[in-house]
Amino acid sequence: MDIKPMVLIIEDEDAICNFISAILTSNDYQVVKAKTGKEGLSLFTSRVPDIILLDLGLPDIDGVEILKTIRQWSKTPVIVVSARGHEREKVAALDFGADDYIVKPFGTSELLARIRTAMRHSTQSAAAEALGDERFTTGKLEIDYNKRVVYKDGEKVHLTPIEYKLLVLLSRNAGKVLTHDFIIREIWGVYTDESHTLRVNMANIRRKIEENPGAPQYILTEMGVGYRMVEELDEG
Amino acid sequence: MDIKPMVLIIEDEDAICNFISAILTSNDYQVVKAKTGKEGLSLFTSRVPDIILLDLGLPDIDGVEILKTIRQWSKTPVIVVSARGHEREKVAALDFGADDYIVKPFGTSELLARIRTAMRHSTQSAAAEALGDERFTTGKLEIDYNKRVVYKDGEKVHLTPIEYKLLVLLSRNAGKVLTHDFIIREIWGVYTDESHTLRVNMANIRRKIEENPGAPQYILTEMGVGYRMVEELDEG
DNA sequence: ATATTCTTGACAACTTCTTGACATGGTCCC
DNA sequence: GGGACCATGTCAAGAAGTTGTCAAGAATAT
Repeated sequence: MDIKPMVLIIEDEDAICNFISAILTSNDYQVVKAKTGKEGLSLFTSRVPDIILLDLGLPDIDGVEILKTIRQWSKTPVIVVSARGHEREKVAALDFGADDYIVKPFGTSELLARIRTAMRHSTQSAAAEALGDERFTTGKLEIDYNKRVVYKDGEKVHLTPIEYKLLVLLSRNAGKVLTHDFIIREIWGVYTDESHTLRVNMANIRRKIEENPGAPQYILTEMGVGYRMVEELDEG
Repeated sequence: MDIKPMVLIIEDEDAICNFISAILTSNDYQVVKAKTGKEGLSLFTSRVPDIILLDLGLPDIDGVEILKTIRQWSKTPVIVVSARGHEREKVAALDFGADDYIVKPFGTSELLARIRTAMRHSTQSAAAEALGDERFTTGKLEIDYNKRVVYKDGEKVHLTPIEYKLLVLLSRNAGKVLTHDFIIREIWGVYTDESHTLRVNMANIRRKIEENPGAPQYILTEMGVGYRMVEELDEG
């Protein structure tokens, strides 16, 4: 059996700190506590923990700054602990290289699961990303991502750039509902209200690829939510 | 893996405390007793129980306050013990995140059943969340959170946006009682009196997912309190 | 300049949400 | 047990909100 992994907790509130510490020690982790950002950084360099739990609401240094400092020279996994509602800070932390986040309140098993996951990620070097399939088919519709060509019933279909981008987005996520906002962010980048444009584009795509655009079989509308491309055609 | 689960009892009356304690120890639970709210909170952080039984009629701190404090950082299941007639307090506690309630006087099997349910609920949902499990199943009902699709008996069920949101809320908290107010706040945001609308929506969901909407098996009504989704179909 | 593509506007078609009236069912008290 | 009372469930209709379509104007590329 391995040596106990060491966890550094950077957290100013005693109650939470003790709570986490109690959970971890009874689950075979070694715990080091820091009550301020300064102390945390110094303990980080002196003790070299395997993983860090970092509260974002520290009194002395902004949590994101601590993270940046750590990331300057180390890849040690950092799990950010944030209060509900502080979404912005949380996202910023992830942007700067936090590995995961956990929102207060959390449960024992949730905390342990996240720590396990983060540790696993760090030991396993980044696995190669699976290469995407180069082709997509449903019913009489076929997309060749390589050639950037779409066939309907064997015949080439002409799509404009946005139309193609949309179709690829949908097909790469076939079976899944994509929300309007998500689609718009993916296609147009920053979010501006392009919902109407999106609707028109959808209509145009459907006119080109659907047998009967009024009753689409490939791209379905999920009212109030978004669109979904079907994976397989089966129903009558 | 079965270490005895630890139960923290926060209860000032000796008789009840001993009664509960006796039941639990003879059923393979570890018991920690606190006679005041203060003591309860400190034992909570130091011992990290798996579940808490919280009496609402404590001498020093209001029970709901204790619950709030706990809920600031932890999701440890809390079962509220209330005296008959103190409906308001009970509902308030559930609003603030208590998992279940039990009304004095109660029987041995009732107590044990509630504890089992709460424990199952906490380990299941927490781990599922942390691991990004995107699925929920009970009986013939299945929810695929990723695809945003609900199946009944293998067949796709169409739900409107509000209906889906409601079902997700209930299923993510399966086993737990959700009060009307809590549900309304979660779904409609600020609280306005949507209780009637909520009832209509519930009826519509039940019509779609229940075998027999008149005698629901998935979404149960807790009279005067709220709704609860069952986790597993087994007991008679 | 011309052809293509993208965006915008007006309106029609449709789905979902809310509301009110009434039915049902459980609880408490006499 | 009967009846009043309250909480919950059901149904239907109108209001509100979403999506689809067509067509014309703006932007872009060639």
